[in-house]
Amino acid sequence: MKWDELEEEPCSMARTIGVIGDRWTLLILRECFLRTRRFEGFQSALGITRHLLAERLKKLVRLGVLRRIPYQESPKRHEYILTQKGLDLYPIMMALVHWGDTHMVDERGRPLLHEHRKCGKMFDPVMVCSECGEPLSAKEVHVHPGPGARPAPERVLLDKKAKPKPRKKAA
Amino acid sequence: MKWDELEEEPCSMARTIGVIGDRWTLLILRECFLRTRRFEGFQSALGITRHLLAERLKKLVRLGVLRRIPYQESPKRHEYILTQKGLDLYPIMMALVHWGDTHMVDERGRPLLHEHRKCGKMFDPVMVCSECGEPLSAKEVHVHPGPGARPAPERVLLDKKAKPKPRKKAA
DNA sequence: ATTTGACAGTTCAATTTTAGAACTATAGAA
DNA sequence: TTCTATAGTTCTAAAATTGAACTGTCAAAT
Repeated sequence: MKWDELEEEPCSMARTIGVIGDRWTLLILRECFLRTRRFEGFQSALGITRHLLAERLKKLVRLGVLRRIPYQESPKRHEYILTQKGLDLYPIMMALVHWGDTHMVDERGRPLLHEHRKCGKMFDPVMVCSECGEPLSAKEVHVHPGPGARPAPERVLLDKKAKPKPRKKAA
Repeated sequence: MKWDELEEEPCSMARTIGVIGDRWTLLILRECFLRTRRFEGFQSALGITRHLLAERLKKLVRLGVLRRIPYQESPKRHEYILTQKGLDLYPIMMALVHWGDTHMVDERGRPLLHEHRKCGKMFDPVMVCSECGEPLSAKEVHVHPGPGARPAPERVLLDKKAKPKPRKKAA
């Protein structure tokens, strides 16, 4: 399977993973949400190799998640800021953090707390139904093929349709 | 940076990424949520190599995200099912799908629709504040160091503390 | 005038991961 | 007895990542 085919799969999750599903991209985006904007900032915060960082930033710009804007002339310098498309990744970030807070903390407790400016309290993110407002859990959700579905209703990802494997036995 | 150090970083997101942040794991988990339970099922649905699949499943079991339970004796066979820890990944999955639905759909529209059994409607997932119930956005959230914070308040990930680089110029 | 440092990359060899394919093992069915 | 299904394991080639140095621009310091 080629990794870049993923973005064309008839599955929104596969497509999203095609954008952010590698070892470094999510970490880079985490930095973005923590207000890091510049190459050196990402590099020293993450310890990522400069080579990969340059590549990932380029990809995120190409995909419209980050915008590269000049912040000084002379030695032309740019910084990377989240587009709206990028900002919309926030629920993913919060969901990742929350799972880590719930299942991966050590005896010291949470590394970070989140305060909701509107209500002034420390909070946890909760995922609810847009229609009734109730919290969601996997078992209460039923999946239907949508207009963009392709293969069988259930098999909505990378159908490899197991070719009639020849099963060659040593003569 | 070693990839397996990630799980010990004082950052819940880094730790979560250490578990699910590689190219295949999220896809495998997606299959789990779509009720795939067996080795061959994962393999043919995803097209992942058997080698990697075995490795990833082993890792997910070791980390407590999946449980490996026998479903037949004779040729002993096992299947993989989500633990509660695994089921708790659901908000992450939904957030990924929703972002894809919002930003990566083609002209055909969404591949999948989600129905909330409780209210019977097709829905989108919305992330809200656990305290006031309002939808969350990045700019309304303020981050504070928690009890498990380690380095400077801001720098809560992979501090590489940029060693005083020698900058050797060719003689 | 020259050197040094900050910044944003690029280049390249060495290492690590992943892909692709075949092979092993067990037991029921043909 | 051979074939098939299932769940892996093993091996080599190809691709991605690491680590380290190198390039280029300009400002400030010496």
